[in-house]
Amino acid sequence: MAKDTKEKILTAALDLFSQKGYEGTNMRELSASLGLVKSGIYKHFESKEAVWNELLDRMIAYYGERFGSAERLPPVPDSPEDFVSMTMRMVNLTIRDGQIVKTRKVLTLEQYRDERARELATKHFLTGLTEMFTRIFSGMMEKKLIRRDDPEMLAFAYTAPISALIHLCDREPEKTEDAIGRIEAFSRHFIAVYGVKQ
Amino acid sequence: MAKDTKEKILTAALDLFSQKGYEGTNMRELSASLGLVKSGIYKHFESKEAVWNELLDRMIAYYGERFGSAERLPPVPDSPEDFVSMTMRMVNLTIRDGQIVKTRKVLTLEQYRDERARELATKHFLTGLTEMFTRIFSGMMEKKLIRRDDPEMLAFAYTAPISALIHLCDREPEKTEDAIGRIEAFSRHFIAVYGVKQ
DNA sequence: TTGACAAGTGACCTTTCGTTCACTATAATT
DNA sequence: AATTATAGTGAACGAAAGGTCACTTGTCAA
Repeated sequence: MAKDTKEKILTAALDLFSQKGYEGTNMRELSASLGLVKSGIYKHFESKEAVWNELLDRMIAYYGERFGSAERLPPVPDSPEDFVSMTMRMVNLTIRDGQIVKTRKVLTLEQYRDERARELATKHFLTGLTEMFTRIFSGMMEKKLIRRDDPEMLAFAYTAPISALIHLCDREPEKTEDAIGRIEAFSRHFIAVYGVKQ
Repeated sequence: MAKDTKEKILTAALDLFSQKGYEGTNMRELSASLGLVKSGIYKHFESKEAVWNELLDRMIAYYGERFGSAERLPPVPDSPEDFVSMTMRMVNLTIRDGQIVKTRKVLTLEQYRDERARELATKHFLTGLTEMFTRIFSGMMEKKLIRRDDPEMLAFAYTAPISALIHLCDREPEKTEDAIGRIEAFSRHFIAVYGVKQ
């Protein structure tokens, strides 16, 4: 029961912090959301800040495991249609996966207050996606699916608009379906512009 | 002195809220930053929330005046070089103007808590820029500076990456010079890709 | 000069915050 | 069976929060 409760606290903390921010969340609701009494948390964590720090540790570790390693790269697509559908699979995952959504939100809220959150935010929102697609575009250039160009520039030009619409979904979930449609339209536009006419 | 103090409170509130968020700011530091004692604020505002609401009113009104009207549109550029330099003027303004930076930051921090902040955030971060550049690209298509295409798609593809780098500057100001260089490089890339070869 | 009113002060109020502590219940170890 | 460590309880704490109020100060119209 011990380890279990600690995990539950972290899960509940991610949930609350991502909605109301670190400062806006108090230990009473955090414990209450687990059916615990507030002092119970202090059997597992030294302080509120310790909860936050361990949560951040987990987020950083999770990001490293999931997106940080080159082996985790999706395969280079073989066709424009393949490229679009790979994009949409990734987008759907990142928009529908509650934990990832909450992670983005909490990083958004705490990025100016906590330096580690700031760093992870930049990875999540900008550099991580760009690096990933730099490799993908390099591969696609070798396969002559897209014209030769600076793959990093293309990756940035491709991922930033998608990232903007993902943020829109985080902020206004009722616009999710519309945003997904716009991402697909953008993806097709992009491959039409940069794709090599066979 | 009366109106003056009220304005000063709002200025200080924007400053603090944009750094530490609404919940993270307290009335004591807000008043102290003005050389006032905390109860003094209550001569000008009913409550902390009233300060927040009036600040948001101002931000919404300011946005409407400054970016909301069609007359405020920058002129359609006459050349690729003109297009890049117009972009850079706008970018420099929005990155260096303290009030605009603070506005973006506070909207970032409060977007999940306050519905009006959420709406204004979407305008600031996404739709406002897109609408503006949709008109600019329409004009540039008529002038045959860029190829005929969906101007809204182009506007989105152009502004979202720039917006992403502006956010990066808000989050990590030490990267500002680098980000500005990348924006200019992206702008040149974009006009090279979509521009009509004369 | 005086009266009136807005602006600013400082003590104080209530509530809520994070945290502590003596305690009980439980389950594993000796 | 006795012991011991662990998880959870509930009352209490001091600090800090937002807010109130009687009061003083300063300005300006009458």
